[in-house]
Amino acid sequence: MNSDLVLYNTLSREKEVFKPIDPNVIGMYVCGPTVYGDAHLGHAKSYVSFDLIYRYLKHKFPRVKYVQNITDVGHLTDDADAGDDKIAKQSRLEKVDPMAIVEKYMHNYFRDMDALNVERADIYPRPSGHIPEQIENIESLIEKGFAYVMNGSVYFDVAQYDKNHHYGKLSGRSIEEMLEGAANRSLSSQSEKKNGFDFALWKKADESHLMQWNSPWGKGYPGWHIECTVMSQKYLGENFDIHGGGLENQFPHHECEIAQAEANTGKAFANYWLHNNMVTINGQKMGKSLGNGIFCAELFSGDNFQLERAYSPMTVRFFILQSHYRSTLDFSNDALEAASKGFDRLSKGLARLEQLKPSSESSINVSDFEKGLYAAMNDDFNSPIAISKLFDGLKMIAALEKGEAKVSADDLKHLKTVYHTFFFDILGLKLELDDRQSNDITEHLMQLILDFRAAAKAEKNYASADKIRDKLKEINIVVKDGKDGAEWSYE
RNA sequence: GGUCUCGUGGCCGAGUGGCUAGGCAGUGGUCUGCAAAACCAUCCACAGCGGUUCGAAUCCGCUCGAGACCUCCA
Repeated sequence: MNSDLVLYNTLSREKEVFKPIDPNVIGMYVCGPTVYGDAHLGHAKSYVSFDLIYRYLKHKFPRVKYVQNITDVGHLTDDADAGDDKIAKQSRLEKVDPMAIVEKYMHNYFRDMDALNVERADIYPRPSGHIPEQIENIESLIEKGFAYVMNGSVYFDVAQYDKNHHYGKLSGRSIEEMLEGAANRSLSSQSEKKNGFDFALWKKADESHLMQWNSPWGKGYPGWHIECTVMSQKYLGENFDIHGGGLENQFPHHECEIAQAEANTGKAFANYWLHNNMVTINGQKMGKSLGNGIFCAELFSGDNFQLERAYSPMTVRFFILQSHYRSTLDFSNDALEAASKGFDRLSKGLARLEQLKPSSESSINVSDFEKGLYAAMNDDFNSPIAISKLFDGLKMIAALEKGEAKVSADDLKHLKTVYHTFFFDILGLKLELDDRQSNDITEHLMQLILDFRAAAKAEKNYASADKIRDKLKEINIVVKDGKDGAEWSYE
């Protein structure tokens, strides 16, 4: 339990022992969504993954300060130097203010993440609320010679930075390689920049641009990397523990964040970089152009042509956690169906655990069981292994039920604590209560029906007994005969 | 074209030099009037070809295939 947490650091491309700057408060920043559309499966995987990481860090350390941005400005739709702000584009489509788009999709984002039982971060900073900080930061970069002004825009001078730093250290690139690679591709509309790989810190806005602010360089809006550098450092300090995000943001976004921060402060930015992998659907990349995207809300309702049925939020969460955060995850009906059944069995196992009776002694080793779970989580948050251990534990529970194994009162309490800690607290799963609330009347009616059926069975009138069961099944009520009489539940 | 990652049984998905991953499905049982649930047992594997090694799915090389990034993207 006290063994070290090891995590895979993209910076070193190796697993490293996690050494916090201050063990009393861990600082973590994760790139959040740009809120111009509903949350999809990719968001679900990403934020469930970082929720797992957040929960486990909270479990191991006294406090974790978790910051996640909600991007409400600045990311363009196509070319790096032309095109339109995604949010502005959506606002024209929906014919409402850009900030109305932000409000709407931000609320939807939280709605879907809440359903997935993703815990809220401490702070959700938005770039539109940090314009002065971003301007200040850009001014500082200009002063230090790492940025230049061109026609009302400001660009980061990558070549200048690369003289004393390594631009590309996160994504394993070098400027030379990028130039070579770029030579084989057509480069367009980069006349304003000194070099093709320079990136914008501030963009001049023409009058038609919906979101713009005053700056020392005229009206404009911030570049698409500066927000994360500025907001992470504002809330976590110039040097902090963990920066997370999606793999596809490794380059250029995270690389640029590092360059901006380290040029300005002269010290290391984030110590550990964590990247989660992508989602595929039936083995295919999920993408707008392929038309195979699935929104979280569609998953929960089943309202998408690729879905055979609806899958509950916890089924989705469990499914995501059954693979490692650094692996790609393939969504398919078969895979979701398997996850649904597995989650159901594990959930029922938890209920069975509650019914166990202690003995005077134990023949099982709860500590070893617990150690296996911690070992899995300490190894770069390996939730699939942890879940497999929980399934292994089901065998132990079964043996205890059958009296083939014994457990002392203390050990039983311990075992329950371990299950609860991992199932609820760390994996962030919860039991899904049926929303068709039962009340006293249904309970009494059902008991009445089951009593009649029991009487029929006692008279070996199986035709009647089966008819009752079949008819109930038609209205989605399942009757199961057990040793101590029949039980019923909604299907 | 460049940089990087990956290829595991019917499906999903861990592991990573020698020891059963796990889930779902299948098969055979136990239980049950039957069914369901639960439990027990069990089949099916490491893309291909070379190399290193006492021993490789695991390391190295090549081939084939998939994906990410190089342009906004979780």
